[in-house]
Formats: sequence, C-alpha cells, structure tokens
Amino acid sequence: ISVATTRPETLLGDSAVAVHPQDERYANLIGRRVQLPLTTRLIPVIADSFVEREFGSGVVKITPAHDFNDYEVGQRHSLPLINIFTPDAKLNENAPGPLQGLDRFVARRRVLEALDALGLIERIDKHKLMVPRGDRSGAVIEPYLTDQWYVKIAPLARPALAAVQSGRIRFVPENWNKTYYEWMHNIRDWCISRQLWWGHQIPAWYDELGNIYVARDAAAAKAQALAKRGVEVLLTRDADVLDTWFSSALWPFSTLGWPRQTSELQRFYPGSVLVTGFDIIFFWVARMIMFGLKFMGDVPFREVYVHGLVRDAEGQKMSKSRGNVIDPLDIVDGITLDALLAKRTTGLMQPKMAPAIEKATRKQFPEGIESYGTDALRFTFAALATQSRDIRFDMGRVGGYRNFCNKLWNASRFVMMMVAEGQIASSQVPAQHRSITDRWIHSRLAGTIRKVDEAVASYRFDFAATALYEFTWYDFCDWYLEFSKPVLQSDDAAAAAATRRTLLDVLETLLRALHPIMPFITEEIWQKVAPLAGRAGPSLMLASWPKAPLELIDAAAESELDWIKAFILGVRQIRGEMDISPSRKLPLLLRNASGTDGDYFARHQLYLERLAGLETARIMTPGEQAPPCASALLGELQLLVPMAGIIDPAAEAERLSKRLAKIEQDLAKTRAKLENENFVRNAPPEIVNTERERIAQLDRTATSLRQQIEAVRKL
RNA sequence: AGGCGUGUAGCUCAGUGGUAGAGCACUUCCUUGACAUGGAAGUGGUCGCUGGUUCGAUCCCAGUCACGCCUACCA
Repeated sequence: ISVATTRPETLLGDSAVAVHPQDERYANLIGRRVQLPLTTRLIPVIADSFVEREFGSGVVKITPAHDFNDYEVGQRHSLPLINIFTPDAKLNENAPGPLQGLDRFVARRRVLEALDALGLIERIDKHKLMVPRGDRSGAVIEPYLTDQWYVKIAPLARPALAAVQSGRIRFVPENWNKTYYEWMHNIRDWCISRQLWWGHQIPAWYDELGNIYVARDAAAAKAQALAKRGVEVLLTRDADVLDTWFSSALWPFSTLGWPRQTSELQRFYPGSVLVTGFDIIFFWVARMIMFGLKFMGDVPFREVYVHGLVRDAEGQKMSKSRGNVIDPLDIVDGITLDALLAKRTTGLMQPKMAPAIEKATRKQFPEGIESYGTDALRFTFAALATQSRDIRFDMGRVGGYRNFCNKLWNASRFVMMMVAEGQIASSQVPAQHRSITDRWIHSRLAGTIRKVDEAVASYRFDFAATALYEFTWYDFCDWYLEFSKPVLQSDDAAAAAATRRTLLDVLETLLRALHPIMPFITEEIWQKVAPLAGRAGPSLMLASWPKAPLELIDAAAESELDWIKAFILGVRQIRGEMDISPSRKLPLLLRNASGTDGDYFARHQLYLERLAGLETARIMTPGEQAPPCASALLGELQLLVPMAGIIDPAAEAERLSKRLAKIEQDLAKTRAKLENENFVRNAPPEIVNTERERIAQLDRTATSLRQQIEAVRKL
C-alpha cells in the first residue's frame, strides 16, 4: 500500500499505518501487518477516524515518536514509540546501521535513494506546507520525545476563569474577557521545564535508582531520600529550569517578600490595576491570576488595563528579537539614519533579518530622527493610548505634540510678562470684577477637568490628553490670551487685575492637570507661576490634583462667548477668503441687529474691535441704505464690510454663491426628510422639531445670502 | 483550522442610529509686542464591498473581500 509523507526519513520510526475505519478500499487490510521498507519490521494496519479519506492515498504512516498527531494515535492504539533521532537530530541506533549518525536531511536523501532503488517510490509531488522553525535559530523543529515537568492545569484554571466571570477581576477594554475565556477553556497542561542555563532551577532531585524527590531545598530532599531508602544516598538535582512565565507568575507576591508575611505583602496585595499588553494576557496575566489564587488565596489585581502594542512602519510589533524597536532616548536625543541603521542591524540573532530591518527603518525614518522633548514623547503615547490593539508609531504625531509643549511654554511666558507688568497678582480680586471672558475661561477649565477625570477613570488616556490639548490651545491660547490683551492694556485697573488673577489661576491649575502627562515642562513653569498664584510648594509632583469646580461652570457666559466668537469669526472669514491682510483694519456695519445683538455689541466692543481687526463698527439706523458690502451672517444679524477699494464684487459674489450652494444642498436634504411622511410619523418629535427649526433657519440664511449676492452682482 | 480584531481625509488615528472629526501634510494670506515649533482662512472622505432591519445606517444584523494578532496544526 502507498503512503504519502513529507519527511521520508521518519518512516524508520513508523510503528503502524492507519486508514479510516469506513474506507472500503482498505477494509480488508485492517488488522493485518505490512512490511516496513528498509527494515525488517512488520507493522500493523490500524483504523482511526483521524485519517481523512480524501487526502493523499487515504493511508497515513504513523510515527508516534516524531509527530504530534501520530503520538495521539499511538496512545489510542498502544503503539510502540520508536525514537530515531539523537538530540541534535542525527539518526540514532534505532535506524539501520548504514544510516546511523547521519544528519536528518542527509538521511532523508539516502532513504529516498534506497526506496527508489527498490522501486518503492510511486511518485513525488510538489506540496506546499508550513515548516515550523525556531524563532531564534531558524532551524526546522523536529518533534522529539523527552521527559518534562508539567503542571496539571485544570485545578488552577477553574478558579482563575471564575474570578473574571464573576467580576472579581475586570479587563479594560472589556472584550478581552472573551479572549481570556477562550484561552482558559482550551488550556492544556503546562510544560514548565526548560533546558536553559538561566532561571529558577527545578526543585527536584534524583537518586541513582531514578527515584524523584521534590523539595524546597537539597537538605529536605536528602531527608526524604533517607526516609525512603533507609540509607544516605547521593542525590543529583534536575538541571532544567522553570519556564520564565512560571517564575513571572509569582511576581505579584514574590516581589513583596512572599512566602514571608511581610507588611508590604499585606498592604499591596492584591494590587489595584495591572497595566500590560495583550500579547501576554495568556502567558503572564492568566498565570498570575492562577498562582495568586493558589498561593495567596486572592486575585493579584482588581483590574487589568490592556493597551495596544506599538508597531513599526510595516505594522510589525516592536520587539527586541525583531530589532525594530525605537529607543525612546533616540527620540529625545535625536539620531542620524546611519547611526540608527548601525544600531539596529548589528549583533542580530538572525543576521538574515538585516535587510528587512534596514528597509523598514529607511521607510519609517528616511532622515533619521530629530530631537524631540521627553514631554512631547510622553504626550504622544498618552494620545495614542486608544482602545485599539495596534499603535502605529508616527513621528508626525510627536512633532505635533512638541509644538504643543512649545505653545504651553510661550503662553506661560506671556502670563508671566503680563503679571510682572502689574503688581501683586495673588491679592484677592472680587468676583464682580471678573469679565465675561474670565468667567468663560473658568467655566471651560472646570469642564475640561471634569472631562479629564472621567477619561482617566475609564482608562481613556487619549481622551484626557485631547481634552487638555484642546483647552490649552483653543480656549486658553487662541481665545482667552487674545481677549486678555485689550483688557490688560485698558484703563480699567480692576478689570485688568481680575484678568491677571484669572491668567494665573487658570495656568496654575492647568499645569497641575497636565503634569502627569508632561512632567518636565509643567514643573519648570509651575515653579515660577505657583508662588504668584499663592500655591508654592517644593514640587509640582507634590501638589494636589485639580478639583473640577463645577460651580464655575457658567452656561450663560459660554453662550455669550459663542456669540462673540461667531462675530469675530464672521469678519475673519471675509478677511481670509478675500485675502485681506490682517493688519488692514476694517470698517463694519451691523444690519438687522436684535436687542440682544445690540446689547452684546455695546458691551463687548473692546474684544470685537481688537480680535476682528475693526477700524469702526456701528449698528445701522433703521431705513439706512448700505453701501456695497461683503457680508457675513450671525443668525439674523448681518455683518457688512464696505467693499470700496478693498473687495472685488465678483469675488464676493462667488464666495457667497459657494456658501449658498452648500446651504441649498442642506436645505434640499432636510426638506426631503420632512416630506417623508414616515419620518414625521415615526421619528421622535424632538428630532422632527429640530429638523423643522433647521429648515427655517437655513431658509432665512439662504434668503439673506441671495439678497447679498444680488446686491453685489448689481455693481 | 479555531478564536479575537481591524478596514473612516494623502498619512496616523478618534467617533456617533439623525447634516462626518483631530493631528500631520497640502493651498492662500500674514514676521500684529507669548509663540513662524506661530496666527488667520481654506481644500480634502459615496466612513472596504453586498444585502437586511429602520422613517433614517458610517454606526445594528448577515454575508463577502483584504489585512493583522493569538492558539493549534499541516500524512
């Protein structure tokens, strides 16, 4: 009968051939014996349902000593285990004499030649298969029978599974539960012995008869042996060491002094949270849980925060053995491409990998790495800590956050300058002197800290980083600092004092909130700012985390500021799209102003004129005829910039038409929605209402735009 | 083969059952006394594909394609 094999040399260790029990082709052979070629052995034909009838010839050679499946089959059928290899994969004394001592691959050729000579080769086919190789050496791995130490896993796995199912341990993000369950359900007995020279040595001793004594130390083993044998005998200790993960599984308590009952152990076990990558949930996390429950009688930690893995430009995870890691210090100090290549490609465990590593490195860092601050790097990783499993490292991101560090630094310089110009800033400033912008920035800050608190509590460090980034740059720098300038330059000493105080308070609080992510810059600035804010201390590290003062959240101030910002943005839009230089001050007319508009306009002229770059601004009298103007809309209010000598009517008409087109598109979509009876009938009333309001608003805007376009086109 | 996951702007990534977001890059204008590592205004996406559920799907469900990871294995 014919069998197929990809490893012909292993036939020397065959102890059966197997067919499927229901395979009629071979039914008459089951139970009979066949002659194993190149040997004198007769081996049985057995039936086992693991054989796939359609695959190959439908007959499988069974080599229990050198194949995982065959081993199982061998156990089921009580087949002999014939080891044909030495530990370095040469043929041993179980092979026919002429083949003994040959390397496995040489032997493979010889076996084929011998079979061919006997006319026993039916045919040779191309066949693609995955050959298992050692990660480090690249050598083809040969299944090989040895005696090893195992941990019976079921009694450990059961409570470890329950600990997560019952919620005593919580994975964040939660979906890692599934992965953990999958692993724990399919877990196999754990081979814990390793033939390495480094590690915890297996605590087992042998006497000359092969008796085994497992004990805490040599003396205890000796005592056991004496008790058993009645005489003192020479013991030798097992040379193997424990699997590194076995030792690591002890970490949560062994680091605290276990097995001694230290005060550290009592205080810090169990820990509150374990932060780790998902690649070692199986290897490490699961085993810490099993051992913690076994040896300490309690879980080792309450929560497991699982973060993503940093990958290189090729999407490969960064690892020492791949040689694609980025040393954070290389980002902080900067490194040339040549130096980086040299660093990555020398001393590799697999020199063959060098070209691939070089290619990936050139792709990701075509010009090497310039120097970035530690804080920028830290901020980058905080911002990258999303719930995604993969973090593809992007230098553009680091650059963005470096700019952010710079922004904070310069904003602080501004605050210090402004405070130095005035007198004592730490004096109490009555709340009634606070301007609308002071109230607004306090409100925004309170909201930001609340967001950060929530983000950190839910392990969304990316949200925390984003909230702080947005507040610092957009609210504080882009708007508040600009608002503060006209106030500080005004004659209103009380308002200026309130603003100085606000600048200091907000910055000082912000520094405390930013400190965990960017400790260096914030510490440096805080040392100067904190005394002025009346909060001095030896280090920002010891300052308290800011409390979100929810009573400072001020919806009225925020909505009024929205109006101010929209006003300024409207004028800036005209300026930007018409390419008008910021240095050119513009006249402005207000048409259709409501009472509120008039009110706001009168109260906030200081801000509006400064930030919008206005020369003059006034509300038009009823019935007043406007000159040709470029326009922006703020609800019903029209902001009109006379074009004379500044703006080309055709360009303005085009600009407005573009806006109108967008609005009409929106309008059409919204109309279609409201014309759909099903929508009106089934959608929640508040949704239908917002759509109706929208359409009214869009309609007014469109009408207004059309008038403006018409007016401009007449010119 | 089984399990888990990803596919959103040129790149790296957030996000939501009700008109798509950020950073970087790009375009235009600007060296205004915190900052050109800056300011202002913009361009850019049929949210992998096909069906289904729904008044409405980028989001929910099913299928499909591509990619990734883990585990097991490949006569």
